[in-house]
Amino acid sequence: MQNDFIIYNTLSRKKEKFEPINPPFVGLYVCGPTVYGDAHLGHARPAITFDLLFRYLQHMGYKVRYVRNITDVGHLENDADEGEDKIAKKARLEQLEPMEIVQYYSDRYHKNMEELNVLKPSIEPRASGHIIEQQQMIDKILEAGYAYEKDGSVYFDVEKYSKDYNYGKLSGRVLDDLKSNTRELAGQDEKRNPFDFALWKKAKPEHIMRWPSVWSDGFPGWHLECSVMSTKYLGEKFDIHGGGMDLLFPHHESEIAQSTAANGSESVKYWMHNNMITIKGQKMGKSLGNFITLDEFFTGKHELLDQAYAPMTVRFFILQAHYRSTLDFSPEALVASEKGLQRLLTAVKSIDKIKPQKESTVNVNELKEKCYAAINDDLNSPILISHLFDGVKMINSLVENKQSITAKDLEELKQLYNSFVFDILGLRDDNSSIGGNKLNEVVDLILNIRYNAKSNKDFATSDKIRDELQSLGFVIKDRKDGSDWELK
RNA sequence: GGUCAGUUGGCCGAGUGGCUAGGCUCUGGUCUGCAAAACCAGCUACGGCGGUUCGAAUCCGCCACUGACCUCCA
Repeated sequence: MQNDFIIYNTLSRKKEKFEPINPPFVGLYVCGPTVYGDAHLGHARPAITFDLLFRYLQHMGYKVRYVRNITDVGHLENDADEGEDKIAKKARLEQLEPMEIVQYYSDRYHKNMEELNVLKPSIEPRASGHIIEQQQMIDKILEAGYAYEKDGSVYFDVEKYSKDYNYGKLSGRVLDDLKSNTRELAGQDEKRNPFDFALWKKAKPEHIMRWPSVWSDGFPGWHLECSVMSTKYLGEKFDIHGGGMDLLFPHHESEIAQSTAANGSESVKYWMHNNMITIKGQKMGKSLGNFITLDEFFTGKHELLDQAYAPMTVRFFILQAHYRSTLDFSPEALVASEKGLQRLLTAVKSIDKIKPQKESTVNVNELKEKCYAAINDDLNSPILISHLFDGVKMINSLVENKQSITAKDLEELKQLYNSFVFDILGLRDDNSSIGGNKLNEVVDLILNIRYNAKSNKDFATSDKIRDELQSLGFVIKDRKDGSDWELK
């Protein structure tokens, strides 16, 4: 029924038709968070982008295994050799066990993801739970001759690998450029070349996150976990690997190299990368310190924010831009999303008010086809949303009987909005459930009293009720025969 | 310095060689006891300079600017 699903493959730098390796199964791997701090707006982007992908693949009927890792071993701080483990550093700072930090921030991440209505992945493996597998992969790479050991550490031999394969095929790097451009960093004397990267790193005495191995007491290198866990759960060949654009190089490039070196062939068919969220034109990121955490958005507690933003506002904000474009954050842009989302959700609710007629003067099928065409075109959610807004006008004119629709088309329309708004875009109408049924009944009761007062032209009473409710945060929307309300 | 992106109306953001998304703001209107909300309508932009073309914001060249990656980063 649907047309071809097209996705942009970073590997080919082209849009390609999506054809799973083993239909109806689809393997999807996405780089998850390093849990050493609260998730910020930037973390929401890949989560939501690939949630959209996950949801749409399922909508199309695929059986998807979605693997999103948690990096809890920690990447190396500063540089691959002399830095200390990020998690370990934080742990020492706060006098906590590393795993305590990991647990704390994992829980908070999960809470944020739930608030954003991001579906749980099928498997969420942790790097620390796959040390043995990582060591096994190092063995394979050593056996294949693409790695070397030096003083208890093991490094990937990029130059050797480049003779047989193409290191740089994903990111477009050229080894010669890397040679001349790679910064000379202190303490790199163990490596044959500065662009070699660690597969296993011997731990220093003060380094508390460590595991025994034949090479040394140490810890795995920072690209290895993804190669290992994707292979373990999705096989040596799988369909889609996603992540942020900032991981393209060196992380994903090195993943390809590791998997190829160990298995003899490439593992990923489609590479997908989401772009960055910017703030004042600059990437929002940890290193620049210009990030706003998701909790700060949800509570409004940040100097750049003058109000709280609901998780669904943040989700909608992100979906209103294409995932491969940068998205510039500003309070104004978020307010715009908040209002737009409200308008969309209100319209969806009012579909139930439409009364079917004998004929349709609106074209539901055309709308439906446009929606599928948009999502099929590399997950073009902004275009999809623009069509949904066109449909909002249609819905509103149907509610006001300016257009008519048959029962069959009406059912179709309702399904269309349910599918796209809730199932695929993953939006949620938080207002309809706020406070539970009792509150709804109480507010309705009060508004009924006000309506009676109004009918009796007792405006003093009716306005008092309205004003007091408003000061409690209710928005009162008068209709001819009563009032609607919502909690702001 | 190298590699790669981008520069769209007040703001955020799509997009295509001609038919000139969408949201928000703003303006006008409808509705209304007033207000709010809601709804309707209007607002016609594509960094600069050349070129290709009947026609370019969309293709090509040059320039300018911004950003990403090259070091942990989603």
